[in-house]
Formats: sequence, structure tokens, C-alpha cells
Amino acid sequence: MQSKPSIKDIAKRANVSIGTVDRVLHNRGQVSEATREKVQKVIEELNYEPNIIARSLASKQDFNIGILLPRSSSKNDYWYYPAVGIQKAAAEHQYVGLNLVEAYYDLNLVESFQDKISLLSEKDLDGVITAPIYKNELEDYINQLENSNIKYSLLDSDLEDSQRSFFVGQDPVQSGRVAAQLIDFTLQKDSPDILTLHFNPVTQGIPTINLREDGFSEYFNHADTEVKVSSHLILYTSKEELNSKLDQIFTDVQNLKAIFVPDSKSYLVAEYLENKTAKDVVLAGFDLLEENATYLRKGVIDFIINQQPITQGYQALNQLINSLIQKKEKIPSQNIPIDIITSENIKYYDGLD
Amino acid sequence: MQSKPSIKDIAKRANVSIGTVDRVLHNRGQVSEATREKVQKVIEELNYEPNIIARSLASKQDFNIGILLPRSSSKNDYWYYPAVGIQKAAAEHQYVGLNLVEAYYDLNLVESFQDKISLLSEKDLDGVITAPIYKNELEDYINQLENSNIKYSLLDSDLEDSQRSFFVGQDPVQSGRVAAQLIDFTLQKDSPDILTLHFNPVTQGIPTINLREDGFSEYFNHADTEVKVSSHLILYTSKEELNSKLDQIFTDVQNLKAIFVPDSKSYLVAEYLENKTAKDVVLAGFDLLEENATYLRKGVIDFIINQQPITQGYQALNQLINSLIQKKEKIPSQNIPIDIITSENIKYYDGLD
DNA sequence: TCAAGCTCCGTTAACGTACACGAATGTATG
DNA sequence: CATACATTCGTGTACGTTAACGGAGCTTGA
Repeated sequence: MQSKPSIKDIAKRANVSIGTVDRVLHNRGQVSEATREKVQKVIEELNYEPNIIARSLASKQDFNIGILLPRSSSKNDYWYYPAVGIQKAAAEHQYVGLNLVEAYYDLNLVESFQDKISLLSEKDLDGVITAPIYKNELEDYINQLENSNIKYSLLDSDLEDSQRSFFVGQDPVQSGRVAAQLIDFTLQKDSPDILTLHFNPVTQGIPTINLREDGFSEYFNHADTEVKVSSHLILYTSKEELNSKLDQIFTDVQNLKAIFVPDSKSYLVAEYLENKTAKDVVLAGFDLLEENATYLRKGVIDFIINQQPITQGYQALNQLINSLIQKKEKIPSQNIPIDIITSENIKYYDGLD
Repeated sequence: MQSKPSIKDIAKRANVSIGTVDRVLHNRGQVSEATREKVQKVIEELNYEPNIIARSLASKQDFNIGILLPRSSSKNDYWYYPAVGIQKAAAEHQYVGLNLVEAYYDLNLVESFQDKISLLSEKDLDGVITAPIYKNELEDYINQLENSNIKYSLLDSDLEDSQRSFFVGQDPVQSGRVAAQLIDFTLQKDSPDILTLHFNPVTQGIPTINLREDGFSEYFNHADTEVKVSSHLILYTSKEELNSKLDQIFTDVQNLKAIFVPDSKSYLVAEYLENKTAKDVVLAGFDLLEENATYLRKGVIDFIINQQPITQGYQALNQLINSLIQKKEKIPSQNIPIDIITSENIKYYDGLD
């Protein structure tokens, strides 16, 4: 019952000191090619793996990690949750000497985003966690990071051609298909109308929302059911404007059976529906924000697709630290499951994530 | 920027040696009441928390943990999965000196269960993970464990009056309600028939299955929809017998719209339905076993409720170790979310858990 | 030829905790 | 009063790793 070999074992086997073994392990030079090979061979023979416990005890290194995400103080805002997960992961790694440089910007102001970027640029960072929301503005910074060999991970949505070391997020097309399937389960064969309503200003150009809609349409194109799907972007500055726009849209459809909200604002539609007592319309949306959860419990919203935002934040920081610390689990990305939440199973998701 | 206080800091502040601090921390005696109080006060002042990294490095302790669960080598068996999670957790704790005493018994033989119990009784264990399947036979062993102050955690289903240190599992009543709700979404107002079919011999008396059925009925008792639910326990020794019993049941119902399988054997019904080409019946079951997954992808099974069996095993061992190691997260139980799986979202659950 | 500068490598002190050992007291017993 | 013994406490080593330090041996150039 021999336990795992330590660098001491390797040193003994290779007739060198532990210092030499350490230099070989970390490619720190100062070792002749001959002994390097000798030691390397023993390392492979004994199948040595470093004891990460001892490593983090001994290591004097500390890491500065920048967090470049939208600011949020409300549980009714999606970006509140990834931050929670990041804090959780940070707490678990308190012994590796972790230093978060938190740069939370205003989602509605590009200037705020740019300010935070220049703030982070000044710092000497080892890693960055961000999300590709302002794609163009982010691109320059990402190039900068790549030139300085600073690792960064992406949340929520991916950048195909980037060198990001890790991505956590949900497959948006597939999540749209799931929403479609759930609605499809409830439909009858009377050529129903379906509305797709979203509320995110196009200027932000978040591709996730569009991809969800793509998945949604794609599903019904190949489904048996014959449905009419019409899509509307609703921009408003007051409750009155919102209501009148919705009124307009609702009078235009004949046989409305379901509404799909591909962004996280389904509570807006729920609020409207609740007043109209149009309860027989199926409503499906995204994200377990506080108001969404309320309407889900009431039965106004029927389905919410959750993307485990807390877990996303948690994983992003976790993986970044692991790769910095060489504990590398080398998984390049993680697809978050497409959780289906109803009034009956919300109890064990809410908050728990 | 002061970092967390160590026992050295405490020793200095209290004018004692680190040895004394250590004795106070572990109630190891050999300390006069006066200095004990003095040290204790400093500990609380500085809000000292032990460095678990250093602890597990220094600790020579090793733990023997018994695993008393049904044996399984097939991915088509529920109990295959918790074992995977246990192995995963064990791998992560390789540095605390973990020694698993694995006692996997034959689910169909009480004798096998009893054999394994007597096997474990001989060992000097620090903890046990098991599941209350053979309740009566387990009771004696549990008493024995409690008398010897050996911690144990329960998987899958709880024992109310026990001293278990931890429970991981799903709320079975609520999961039955979720299945009912999903089926309800698909129903129309034509007073449909619903079948509940289960295949577990009563002799094993697993309460989980019955509680799921309770939840299922409860939902429809309070729902708007008027449905007729009839329940059948199907015992069979050959495929022919199974088919003829199902034939019998199916001819007896008028307006069959949905089938609920509260155990993990929904693939049996799916197989039957596939041959009968009775595709318009909604089928809902439990557990993402390999065959269930296959029929879910094909669209024969419509809904599977997953109970994250891998996570269950993982958490059970994790929490047990933490409580043994004094890292105690003192959460007495963990309710696993009631995951709803369809053909469209299975992709990111399967295997991943 | 010898100091200066390499390269290569061994030694050593941390990191924070656990625990054995033994020294310094105090107390009881003859 | 000497001895035995118990109580209380400090010291030292270990866990596996990191990384600074410095020594030995070699090469180089004046």
C-alpha cells in the first residue's frame, strides 16, 4: 500500500536533491540536459503528480483577477447572479492568495464599460473574467490581454475566434428549441398563433437573444404542428407606452395560444397578462429573476428556462484559478444544462441554483 | 492588508506556545483552566479559523468509510450512478488519507445485504454511506453505528427518526407533482384516462415510489382537469408475460392519454408502446438510465425526471468527509432539484449529471 | 595564475498545523 | 526531606512543496 510518490521519492530514485527535481518540474533552468532527462524519466516512471495541498501551502504566489461584468444590485437583474458565484468561488480559494479587482460597469453606458477597461489596463493582472456584451469595445482589450499573455474566461456567450482559456454558458439555439418544445406540448391542432416578444434594445446586439429565437423558429419549422410565429421587439419608456404597444400587438393576433420571451423580461408580459385575465395563454421565458419567480409561482408564467447563473460565475473563476495554479482541468468550455422550471419544481432551484 | 491569523499569532497574543494553543483548539486537556480561558479569548478576538489546507497536510489521520449500496455494473441501473459520484468525491479527497470499504450488495437478495453488513461490522470504520432500502435489516446496523458513534449518511431516501449526519435526496412527493403537472400541460378537457404503472416488487417496499404516486394523485385531486387515474403494479418473469399484462391493462382503459411510471423502468413501457405504434400517449418517468435516455431521444418517452444520482453520491461522501474532518458545513440535508428532461435538453444532462 | 563569472546543484527555511517528547513545575507519599 | 508522580507547558519534527541562498567546479580573460 504505497502512497503517492513525492518529490523526495523522485529525488532519491534519481540521485539528485529535491531542489533539482523542483527545477525540472517547473522548467526553471539551471539543470544540465543529462540530469534533466534522468529526473524527467523517473517522474514519468513513478507517475508523479504534485500534491496540490502542499503546493498551495508553500506557494507564496498571489493572483490578481479582474472581473469585468455589468453592475447589478438587484435580484431582479440577471447579472446579479454570476457575481454571487464568483464571490463563492473566491471564498473557497481564500488560501491561494486571491485578489479580485472588481470592475462592474453600467450595462446601459458604453462609456462606463470603457472606463472600467482602462481601469483594469493599469493593473497588473493574472487573469480576467468577462462577458462579450459590448463586442467591439471588448475586442481591443482582448487583444491587449492576449499580447500580454493574460488568461481570460468568458461568461454567458462565447467568442469563436478568441484565445479565451475557458467558456461557461448555455447553448442558446438549443435553449430556444427547448422553449418551443415545451410550448408545443401544450398546443392543439388548431393552427395557433404564437408571439415572440423581446425587450432588449438592438444597440446592445446581444446575439444570445437572437440565437434563442432562431432555435425556437427552427423547432416549429420541422414540427408537425402548424403554427404562426410572429416576433416583436418592444421598446418603451413608460408603463403606458408598454401597455399600449402590447394592446396593439394582442389585438392583431387571432388565435393566440402562447408567448415566448427570449430575454429575461417575461415578468413584463406576465404583469400585462395578469391584468387582462388572459390566463389561458402559455408563457415561457428565461432566467429565474425574482419577479419571474413570483409570476411562475402564481401560474402566470408557465415555464422558465434557467441557465444557472450562479454556477456560471462559480465555474468561470474556479477554472481560471485552476489553470493559473497549474491544477489545470483543461476543459476548454462548459455547457450549462438547460433547466426547465415550473411552479412545481421551482422550490429546489430558487436561490440554490 | 492583514491575512488570516494563524495559531502562531494566537500564541504570541496570549503569551503561550503554539503547542498550548493547539491543545486548547482540540480540547486535548493538559491545559490549566486559567490559560485555557486566556487562549480561548484570544481565539475569539482574532476570529481564528483553522487553515484547512495546512491541516490536511499535517494530519496523519486517515479515514475508513464504508459504502453500503446496491451493486451495479450497468448504466441501465440506477445504482450505477451514485457509485460514480462517490468515486469522484474520493478522488478529490485523495490527500486526506481516504480509504473506501466498498460493500456493494445484490439488490434482490436480502442475504447479500446482510452479508455485507456483517462484513462492515468487522471493520473499524469512521463513517458509512448507505440507503434505506432494506429498512428492517438496516435498522439493527444503524443502531450499532449510533452506539459506536460512527457517523453515517443516507442516500436517496431519508429515515426520519435516525441520527444520520446527512441526507441527500429528492423530495419524492413533489417530484410526483412535477410529473403530474407536465402531463397536465399536455391534456385537453376530454376527461382523459391516465395509467400509473410500476414494476418494483412490493417486498422491497421502497417508500419513494409510493410517495411519488401520492404526489401525482394529490396534484390531480386539486387540478381543474378531470382525469381518471388508475394504478397498476406489474410483476413479470418473461417478456411475454409482461406484454400480455400490458395488453390486458391497455384494453381496459377508454381514453388513454398519459402514462406515469414512478420507478425507473419507463423504458419497459416505452418498448411496448413503440411496437404498438401508440405514439400519441404521453409517457413520463424517472431517471436518466441508458435505455430511458434512448427512448427519450426517440420521442417515445416525453419526460424524464432526473434526480442527479451522481451528484447525490458525490455530495454524500463530500459532506461525510467534511464533517469528519471538522470542516463541517453542518447542512443536515440536501434536496436535489427535480430536473425535467426532454428530448431537446437531454444533451447537456446525460452523463454530465 | 588568479579573480571573476559562469553553470549546476544541494541545503535550508519557510507555509500552518498536528503531535510526540521531554522539561519544568507542583503535589503527594514514605 | 527525598522520591515518585502528575500537571502544565514549550520545543522540535513532520507533512510536501516552493524558492532563496550559496557552494563546488568549471571556464574565461588579464
